[in-house]
Amino acid sequence: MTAPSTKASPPAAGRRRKNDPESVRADILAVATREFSEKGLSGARIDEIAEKTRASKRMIYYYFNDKETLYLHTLEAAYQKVRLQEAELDLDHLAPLEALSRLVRFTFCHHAKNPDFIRLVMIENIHHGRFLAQSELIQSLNAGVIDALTNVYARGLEVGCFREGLDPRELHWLISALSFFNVSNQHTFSRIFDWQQAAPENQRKLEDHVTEMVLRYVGTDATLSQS
Amino acid sequence: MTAPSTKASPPAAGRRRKNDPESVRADILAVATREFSEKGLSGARIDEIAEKTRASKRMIYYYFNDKETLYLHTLEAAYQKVRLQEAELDLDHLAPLEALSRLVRFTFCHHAKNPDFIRLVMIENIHHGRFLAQSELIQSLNAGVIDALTNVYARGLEVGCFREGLDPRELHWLISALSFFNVSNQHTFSRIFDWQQAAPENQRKLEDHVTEMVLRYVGTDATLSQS
DNA sequence: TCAACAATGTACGAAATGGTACGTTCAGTC
DNA sequence: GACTGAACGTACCATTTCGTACATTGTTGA
Repeated sequence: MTAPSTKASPPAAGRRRKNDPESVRADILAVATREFSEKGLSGARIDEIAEKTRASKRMIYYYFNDKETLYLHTLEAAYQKVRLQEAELDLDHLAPLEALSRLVRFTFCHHAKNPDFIRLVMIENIHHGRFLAQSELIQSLNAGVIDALTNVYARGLEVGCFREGLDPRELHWLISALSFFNVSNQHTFSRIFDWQQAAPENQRKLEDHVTEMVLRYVGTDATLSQS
Repeated sequence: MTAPSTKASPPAAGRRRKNDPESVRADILAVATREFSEKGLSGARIDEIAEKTRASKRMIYYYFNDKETLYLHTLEAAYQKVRLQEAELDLDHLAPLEALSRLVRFTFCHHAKNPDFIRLVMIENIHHGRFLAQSELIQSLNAGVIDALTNVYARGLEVGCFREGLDPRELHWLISALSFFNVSNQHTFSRIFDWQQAAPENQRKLEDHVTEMVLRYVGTDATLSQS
């Protein structure tokens, strides 16, 4: 996230310069991410973002044209970051059951560690996905997950440890639902049922349960002995 | 929701009157529910609520003191409505498996039919459950669900169709997660994966899958033949 | 070196927005 | 029928908030 603050032409490491557009832009985006994810599109204030930035309000309108465009860039950056991390885990060298288990645990933990991203997605849903619809970038980013799952599922079918008739997209839906809800509804759920859901021990339990749930769902009757 | 517009002392059905405080209040609350659930606490505008009401802005501040209080009442009313509907289904006369299945399907359908409620809960989570924390009313409303589940689970254990070692609260968590996500993330999920999730046939499929998932999770190895 | 353009600071404007002051009408009571 | 408090309408105020005009400084290429 912290840009190297170099420009294309003369990178020259030690040189001092005052204008540093890329780092200013990155800084604005970082602050905007925090503010939007915390308070939503209508709740976040441009002036407040400006204050928390090294730059001034003028710069926000210079690099991003208006509030909504800034929000859109924030959303795109968040999705990009996620996909980058997701690309790192390669499941092909693992046995199907392990691969699936690992994918579930990864998703669960990843969401738990990135509440900002979750909140941005919540907020985007409140806006009926109107901004996401404008972004070709995000649309193009997300094919990978389904591909990976399709792959693992097909291999599991061959080996015979998964049951037939499941749709990888629906599988992804299930994994997402459980991992997402864990973050998105933590506050209301904790308060209503007086349960410290965020506590590490409970998070570990939930991770186990979620993993088991998915494995039980895809597993054939014989498969019930993994974690 | 539509109050009978009568007052305590002389209900006298056909009588004409101009002042009708209870109905005005209810009207404001109904409009506020739509506006807040659509645009969030910061996104909703008091002036717009006032316009869409039979009453005037003055009345909003007369009955509810300020914007946040109005929002809180909106939230409370929404939870109350849910709990009322939930109280109607009695599971005690059903066999454990059927009872659980019915509870899952009920929750799934209920959430799907009440997106306003879901959105309010999303919004409340964006605000870290800060308003819910203020409301003793909501806190007190929600014991029932867990009780019902505890009951069903205990009966299932006796009969031997459920496995041991599960926590009713976590069970509720799972059911909620799947049913909630189905509504809350419909927009982003549909757009990203180009999948008409809201289409009736897909909703029916998801309902089946969610039900099966929960049953598979609680079921002992022998139990795999219900829908 | 100097023109030309990119990057940035300061101050301000117009509309939106939450909230209120003040006056009026309705409905029950003595 | 006058009185009182609840219910309601209109107009208004102060502040916030998005966005911009205008001036200034840095940077690069000829």
